[in-house]
Amino acid sequence: MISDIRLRYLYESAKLETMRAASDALDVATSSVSRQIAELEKELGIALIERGRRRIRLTEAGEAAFLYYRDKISHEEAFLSRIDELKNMRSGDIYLAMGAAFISSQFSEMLREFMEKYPNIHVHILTDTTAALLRRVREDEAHVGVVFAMPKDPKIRARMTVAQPLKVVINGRHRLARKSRLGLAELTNENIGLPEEGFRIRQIIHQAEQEQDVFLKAAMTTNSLDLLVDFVSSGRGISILPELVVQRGLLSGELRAVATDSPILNATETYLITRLGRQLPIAAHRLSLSIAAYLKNAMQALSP
Amino acid sequence: MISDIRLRYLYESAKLETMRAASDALDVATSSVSRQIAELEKELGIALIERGRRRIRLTEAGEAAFLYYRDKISHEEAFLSRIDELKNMRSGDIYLAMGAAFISSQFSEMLREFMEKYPNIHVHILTDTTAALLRRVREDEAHVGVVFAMPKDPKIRARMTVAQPLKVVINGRHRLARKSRLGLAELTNENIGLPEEGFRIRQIIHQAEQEQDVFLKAAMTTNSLDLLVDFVSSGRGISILPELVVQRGLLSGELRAVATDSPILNATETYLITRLGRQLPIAAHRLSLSIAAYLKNAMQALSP
DNA sequence: AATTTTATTGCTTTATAAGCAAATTAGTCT
DNA sequence: AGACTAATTTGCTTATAAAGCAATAAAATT
Repeated sequence: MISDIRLRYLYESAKLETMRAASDALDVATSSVSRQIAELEKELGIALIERGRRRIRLTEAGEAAFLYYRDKISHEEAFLSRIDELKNMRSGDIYLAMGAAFISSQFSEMLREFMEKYPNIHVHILTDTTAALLRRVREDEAHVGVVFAMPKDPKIRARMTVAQPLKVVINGRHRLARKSRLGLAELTNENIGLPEEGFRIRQIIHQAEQEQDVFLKAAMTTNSLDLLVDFVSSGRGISILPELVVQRGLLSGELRAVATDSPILNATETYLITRLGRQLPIAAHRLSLSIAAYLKNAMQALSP
Repeated sequence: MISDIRLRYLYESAKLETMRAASDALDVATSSVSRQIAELEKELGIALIERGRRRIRLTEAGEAAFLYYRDKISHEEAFLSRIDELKNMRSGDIYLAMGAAFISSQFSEMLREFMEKYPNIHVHILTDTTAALLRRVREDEAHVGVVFAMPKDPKIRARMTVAQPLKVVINGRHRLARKSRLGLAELTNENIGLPEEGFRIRQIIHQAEQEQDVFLKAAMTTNSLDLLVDFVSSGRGISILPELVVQRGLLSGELRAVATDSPILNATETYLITRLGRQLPIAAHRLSLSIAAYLKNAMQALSP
């Protein structure tokens, strides 16, 4: 490996024409300059400067070394500016894994603000099943995850937790809309739309059914939460969802979310997660703060 | 300036996935690897690896450093191979400044052999007046010079000197050809062809004329030595030249070179010169040896 | 030829990296 | 969940490389 210092001394000496000037510019003793150049020549096994002259004159090999070092500097500069970019978040990538339940226009708005603030950060958003999201976070495929009702996982750390009860979601004009609390049993004859099996929401509803020994017959199942929202909005029936999913309808008054008497449904939470022990890049850290603030505000707005 | 070692340790660690393996490969203590990487992070002000893991995982910045170092290595390799080329004379340039008198087919032959041996060395040959040749050597525009009858110059070193008397050159069938020595005065009525004023040869002839108070009237002057040789060969007249110029004709017996009684003409020499104190590149040095050998052999062949 | 400027060399001091051992931490295996 | 294993980190010492200083040598300038 070729010594950086030695090349640099040669370079400066050649540029300034004397070792003396180079040693001034480099703020070291001239003897060091002389010695390092001599050392470099010994290492390379070839003369770099023409000896026995006052002014430095490079040999062909010296010329080659000079050009090599000049390129080296510019590469180093490029690298350092890349580092600087990363340090100041002027570039980089954030991988965010989140449950489909959290995709909403409000969330988009928060994201838009973030991306406006850091225009060169690329935010990658992946939605998937809860299990798959957890795997992604565990394996560092995603920096941060936002998941609903996370099962225990020793390798995952919850950076933030927000209560996110599953509630009965109803059109504002629906006959059940005036209730402030509903028993699961009251829903058995309703027209219910639910997420497919495989959705974490559905699994939890199953647990609640078992808990209370109630069986809810779904009139419709889908893997599209949007479709469910539409199902409820249009007055065709009801659903059981986290409030965030119907955030917009709730805020406009079009929809209502009524809590149930099921402890299981009421205990569910949303988690902002990272892999245990993972140190986030600054950009990802900042984004996680924005998400945390967003989740907190959104829930407060919905349940005053 | 970024430390080479630190980058290297990071690079190896990332490549081999653990610092342990890297320290084995690098043959240093693991603690050194750990510390140098930590140091690099401190210098750059950004994390390069994700801490608190067994296997090395690079951050984005670490990735950037990794790629940077990889490029750096390949640049270094390219540079070293260039140096190696120069060291082994597989490339390079030699600037050779020589008097027109020395251009001959024998000289070409010597040069051809040299260039065959070192096919990637580019030999640049410049001919010029003696004064200009000296300037070129003095100013390092040429590595080596071959000049005739060099005037004193404190900055020029003669690496080799060969006696090169100016002789009267005659066609073998010429009436003067049988003489073994000629007085200058005997030439005054001959048909003489001489190099132009400005040629060193001509200057020396002038000195000899003054010395003996003889005036030689040239029937023809030219700046082409070839033309002079032709002039003599064709039997149109005689000339006064260094033997080397008519080397071929002398060896074939077509021409004869007869010494004069002028001490000045007899004392002239050919010099193989370099700038005083100049250390030649290996290639140029080798060529100078070849030239020296050539000059020596050529003169011996001519004056047994 | 004398003077000034520059480069080189010998020796000492300082700074940087390496080494070793102990402590800590993360991953793995019952 | 706890014990074990394999890795990293940290404190301290030793070795190595570079810097500094002073004296000497060499080259350009006057």
